[in-house]
Amino acid sequence: MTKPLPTAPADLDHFDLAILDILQKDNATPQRVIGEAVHLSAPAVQRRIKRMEESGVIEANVAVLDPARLGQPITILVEVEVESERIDLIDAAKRSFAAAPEVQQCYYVTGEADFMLVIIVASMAAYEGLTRRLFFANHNVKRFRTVVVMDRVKTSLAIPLT
Amino acid sequence: MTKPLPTAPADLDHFDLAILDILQKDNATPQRVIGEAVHLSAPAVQRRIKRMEESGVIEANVAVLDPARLGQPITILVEVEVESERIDLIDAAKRSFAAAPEVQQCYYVTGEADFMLVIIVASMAAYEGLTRRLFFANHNVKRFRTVVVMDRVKTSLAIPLT
DNA sequence: GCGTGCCGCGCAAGTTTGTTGCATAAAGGG
DNA sequence: CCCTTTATGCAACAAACTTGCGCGGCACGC
Repeated sequence: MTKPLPTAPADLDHFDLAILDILQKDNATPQRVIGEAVHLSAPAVQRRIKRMEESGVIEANVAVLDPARLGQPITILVEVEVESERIDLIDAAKRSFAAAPEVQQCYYVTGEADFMLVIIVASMAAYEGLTRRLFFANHNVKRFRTVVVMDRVKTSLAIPLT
Repeated sequence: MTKPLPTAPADLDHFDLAILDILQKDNATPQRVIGEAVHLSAPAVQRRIKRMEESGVIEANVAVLDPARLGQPITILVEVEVESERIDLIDAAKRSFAAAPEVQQCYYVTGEADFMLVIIVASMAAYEGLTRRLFFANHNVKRFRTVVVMDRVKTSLAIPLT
């Protein structure tokens, strides 16, 4: 009984939480520095990080880039409503949205709309092309509402670790 | 004239783009491995990464965590409409939303609503408390619509680097 | 057309960081 | 009460990052 299911909440103590809070702000922080911050030796920190990576608590280690500097200055939010809620059609839509690199995020939601997308594009022309491929080509898309982002006030994947 | 404004698009060649594409998937990739992938030596890769970090093309290096494993299994999207569009009140709202750790993302948008928020909470009770602090306590918030996420189909900050 | 200066490269050495073996101490179960 | 398990720190080791240096390509100007 010592092995909980992979989806079950892992048993993390306050050391782990402190380490995670540092890593989700800056994962280039040396283990020695983390160790000093949480009052643990560097090897102890290293072993905890490795365990959390293997258990999936840490999903990935990534660099966050500035879209404007990379010629993709436009962020767009899209609410998508589907025709049929048949599960296979919903799953197909999920796969379709997830596979598009311009779709940064995709949420399947309750309420009037069925999906909420966050999209990054270089131009409105590029977005128009994307709507053809993603929405007009999918006969199960009944309606979609486009909202243009004026200011990316806050964009992170950080989780509140109280 | 060699120093463009910080917001101006940096001059990135295909080496830089290839490096960034690797880093935004896994920034723990050794520079030696990156070098082999892009046909460059490790020091060359290192100097390019450093330059892109200093210029701000790389905004941050972070670990992505699994919210469910951390006792925060609920993702909520909120559309917020404000009473007055006075710029000082809008800015105050931006600061207020950005300061809340439960608010993972905040976009200032066109259209009916004024803000779109992505929120991570442990429970609906916690969300109820957050609405009090964030929306009901702010007299400029006219209306907010809560949408509950059933499936986080795709959640990343990756930018399409074609 | 030919020098000259500027960049960015690769190589190699030096430095920091990450990793592993080992002995010890605290915690839980038989 | 002892034994197993688990996590720790220290020290040695391995790997990665970082820097100095000389070389070659490219653009500019003569």
